[in-house]
Amino acid sequence: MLDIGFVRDHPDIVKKAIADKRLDLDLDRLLDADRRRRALQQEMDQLRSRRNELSAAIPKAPPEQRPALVDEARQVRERLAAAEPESVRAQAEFDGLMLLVPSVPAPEVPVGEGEDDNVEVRRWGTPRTFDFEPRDHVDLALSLGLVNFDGPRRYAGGRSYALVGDGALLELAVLRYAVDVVAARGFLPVIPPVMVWDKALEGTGFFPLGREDTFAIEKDGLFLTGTSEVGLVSLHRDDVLDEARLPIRYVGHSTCFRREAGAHGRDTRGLYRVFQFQKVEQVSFVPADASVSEEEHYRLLSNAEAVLQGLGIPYRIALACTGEIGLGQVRKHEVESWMPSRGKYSETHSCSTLHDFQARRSNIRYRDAAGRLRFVYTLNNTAVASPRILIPLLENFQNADGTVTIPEALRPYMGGRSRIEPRSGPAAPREDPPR
RNA sequence: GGAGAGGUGGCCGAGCGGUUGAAGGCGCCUGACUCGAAAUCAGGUUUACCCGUGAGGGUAACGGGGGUUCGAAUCCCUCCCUCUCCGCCA
Repeated sequence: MLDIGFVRDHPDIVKKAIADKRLDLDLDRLLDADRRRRALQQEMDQLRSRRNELSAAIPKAPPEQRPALVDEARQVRERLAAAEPESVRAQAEFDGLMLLVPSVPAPEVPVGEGEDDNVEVRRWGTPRTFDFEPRDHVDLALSLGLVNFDGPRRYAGGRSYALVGDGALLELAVLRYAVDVVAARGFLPVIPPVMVWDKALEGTGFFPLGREDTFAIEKDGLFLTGTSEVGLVSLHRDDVLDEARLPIRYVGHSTCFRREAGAHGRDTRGLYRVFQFQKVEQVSFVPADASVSEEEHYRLLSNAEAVLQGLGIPYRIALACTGEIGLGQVRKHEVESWMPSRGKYSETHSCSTLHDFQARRSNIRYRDAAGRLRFVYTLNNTAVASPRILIPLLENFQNADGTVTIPEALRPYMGGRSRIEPRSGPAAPREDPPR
């Protein structure tokens, strides 16, 4: 959310942001609702003022004068009641439209339509050339008994899956590894709620636009979060933080639920796009300063890079263009890991600067040195998300004999083992046939 | 899930239909006293929105929402949360 004062003073800047971000919002409608709501507020404030005067006068007035005063007060109440519906309507329209006003992209963000307009910033590592025919992650995972699709799809529908054996262990390993890397850099581990009220999703900017993408538990008025960012940011909802405590840095872990409403039929094969996954996420709260925030952005980005470099996965970083960044984002970098089966780098991380967009919606403030209350700036970035990360992990480290080498960084979390081999231990109750 | 108690300002805690943004205490800030400090005394100490260049003014807020009333922190309804006991349970 933006400051309405800023929107009033700079409608041109906001309109450009709306156009650049390819959003559908009529700013003049908002400004009109703002004018109407203020006019009505003034009118009602005056009526209330009169009502308060009368209520104070009534007990003091001599009994014979009271009926006249009570009568006027009754009239004031009626006028108030008559003005209220329109005031409520104007306020609701204003509030609803305010939730759709985007953050203004940082100056360096390229203006563009889609993925192709993102600007590559740098690459790390070299995609491996295979001297054998490499298999894709689905193939590898099935032949090594790391995943089971057939069972879950019979009781949980398409896009569901079960990680099995070393597949399950590998996911736990990579998640814990990422937590350890980021925690060692000063981030406090947090496992937040994943079932939240709509105000948490609205407060973090996912609602109202992302409603269709969210699983709901209607009976209880709860929603399943698509990222622990929601729970981590909301941790400080309505807080007034000590400036001395900033920056606050969390590394969260949660299962994430996404309906992928806009992506039906896309990437349906394998573990790339699934409804349920686990993610380790970084979230920072910093003072309201664009350059401090920018610095923090690159800190979060470098943490993600440290995770990938530790794993030895080649990646590239792209600065997302205006058409690809979300409503609240001021700046976004995508980290894309090399996936041999796709023959390209694909998104595994997303690093976002939001300035006070979330803090305004979630009412998260701090008192600055001058004693002024200010909204904090928030940022977030993935540390690692699985099973998507298993794709580059399995595909890049596969061997000609069908085994997979475990990156050294993960070995401590895998009982010291260096390879994943076909399962010789207990059989799964139901096996997908190796392809 | 059942029974009961409760949610008031940074904190504790009064108020239970009118002059209460809210007694009292604690904390914090400023001033006086002091060589300085403590103690003591005096004053101050919420936030949001609206009008105003400003000084200033208005409105709202006692968990959330709704209702009764000329007037609600106080009465009624509803939801949420906390605590105690019982039940269930990883």
